[in-house]
Amino acid sequence: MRLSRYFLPTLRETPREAEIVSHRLMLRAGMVRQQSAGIFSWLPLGLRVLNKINAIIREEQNRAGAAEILMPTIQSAELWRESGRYEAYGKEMLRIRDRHERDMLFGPTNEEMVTDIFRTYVRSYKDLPLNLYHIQWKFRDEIRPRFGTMRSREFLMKDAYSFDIDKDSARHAYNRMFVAYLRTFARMGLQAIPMQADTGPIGGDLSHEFIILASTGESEVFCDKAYLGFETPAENTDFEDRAGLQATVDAWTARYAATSEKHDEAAFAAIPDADKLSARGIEVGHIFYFGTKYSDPMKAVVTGPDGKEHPVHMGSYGIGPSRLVPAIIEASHDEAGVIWPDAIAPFHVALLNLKPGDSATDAACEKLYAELGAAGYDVLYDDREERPGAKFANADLIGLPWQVIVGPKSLADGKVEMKRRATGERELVALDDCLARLKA
RNA sequence: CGGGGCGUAGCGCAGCCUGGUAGCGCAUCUGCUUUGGGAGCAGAGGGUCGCAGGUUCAAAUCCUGCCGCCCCGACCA
Repeated sequence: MRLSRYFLPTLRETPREAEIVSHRLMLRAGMVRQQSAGIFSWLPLGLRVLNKINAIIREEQNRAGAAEILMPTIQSAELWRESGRYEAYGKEMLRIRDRHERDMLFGPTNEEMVTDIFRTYVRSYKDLPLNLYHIQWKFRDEIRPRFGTMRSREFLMKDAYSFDIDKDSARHAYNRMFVAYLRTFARMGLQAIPMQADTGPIGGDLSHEFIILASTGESEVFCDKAYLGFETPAENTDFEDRAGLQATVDAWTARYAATSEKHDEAAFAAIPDADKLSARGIEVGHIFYFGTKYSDPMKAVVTGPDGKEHPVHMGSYGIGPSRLVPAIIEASHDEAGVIWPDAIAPFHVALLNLKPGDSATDAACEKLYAELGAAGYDVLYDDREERPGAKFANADLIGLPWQVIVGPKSLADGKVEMKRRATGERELVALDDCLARLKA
C-alpha cells in the first residue's frame, strides 16, 4: 500500500479525551475515531489489526474443533423472556422496538439464540459434542465506558458455546477452549495467565479469566511468578485426547492465580516471597461452564444412549478482539508509539523513501515494494513528499515491526537501512539482501 | 447514578472574571528555499464560540434550561 493513497490520519497531538496510553496511541495512529461515548469507527490501520486478531482466533477455534457461524446483532425479546433474562438483565441491555412495536434488543451476548439454534436441529447425543462460535458486535450499555475501545459499549466479541451430553464431556469441551485460548494469546505475543474467576450463581471451579499483565490494567491480580515461564501448548495438540488436555489444564491451574474478587490472602501468603507476583491486569478472555442454565428453561434436550431426554450441558467462551487491540498496545509500546508484535502488525514493513523525486531512491523503493510484496509481505510504502524526520516519527508511531529506510546516503553504497522497531537496532544491508534479511 | 471538570477552526489551547472588530500554535492550501529524526520564509483559506431561551444599545463573555464529552467511584468482555 502506498501511503500517498492510503487513509492514515495520524495526529501529532493527543486529543484531550484520551487518558491511557493505548487510547492515546490508537487515536494518534489513526486507528479509530470515537463517534459517541463508547462507540467507535475503525479506520484502515485499526481494522487491519482487528482482522489479524480475528484471523488468529478463528484458526485456533477451528483447530480446537469449534465451527463458525454468524448470528445477528439484533435479537427478539422473545428468547430472552424464555430464559428469564429479559427482565433480569437490567439497563445494560439496549432495548429497542421495531415498527410493529415488537420488543427487540441489541444483543449483549448470545446464549439464548445459540441455544435456540441448537434445539431446532440437534436431537441426539450422537451429534455431540458441538461447539459453535461467532465473532460479532455486541452492545452493553455500560454505565461508564472508558479507555477507548478497552471498555466500550459497542465491542467485538468472539463467543463460543459448547454443548455436551453430561458434565464430564462438558469439562472436556471446556479444556479444549482453555488450551485454544492459551495458544491464541501466545500467538498474539501476549503472556496470558488463566485466573480463578467468579462463577456467579452457577458455582463450581469451571471458570477462568485470561489476564495479561499491564500497569494500566483495570483489575488487581495476584499470582505465582512461575506462570511467566510456562510453555504454550503445541500446535499439534490432540484436542480429542481427554487425558492429555486435562493434564495441560491441570498444570496451568496448579499454581495460585486470582483477581482481587477471588483473591485468597492465605493461599497467596503460602507462596515464597520471591515467587509472589502482585500486579495489574487486563481481562482478555473469559470461559465458563454453566451446565443446564439455558437448556433447562429453553428445552434444549437430546436423546441419550439410554433412550431418555437429557438437557445439554453448556459452556461459553469469550474473547474481546476490540479490547485486545488496546491490550496489546498497553503491553507493547514506548515513548514514540506502538510496537506491534509481528503476528498482528497491520503491515509487516514500513518502506521509507527519504527523498521522493530522487531517481535512485524512487527506483530502489519501487524494486523493494514489488519484491517484498511478491514474497508475501504487507508493505506500507511512505512515498509522500515529507521530510525524513516526519517519516521516521510517523513510522515509529504506527509501530510496524520493520522499517526499511531508503535514503541517498546509504544508497550511494548500494545499501538500505533496516530498523527493527521493537529494539531500535539498525543495520545496513545491500539492496538485494533486504528480502533475505526479512526472512531470517 | 453520585462527585468533579470541559465544550471557541481538523487537533491542542487563549479570550470569559471586568460585555464592545473572535485570536495563537500545529495541521491544510499557494510560492520559493530546504531534505537522515515532526524544516524556514512569504502569503491564503477555514468559525452557527455545543444548543435554546433570557438580560442588554450590544453576549464567546452575564442568567436559566437542555445536550454532548472526559475524569474519580459503584458495575462489566
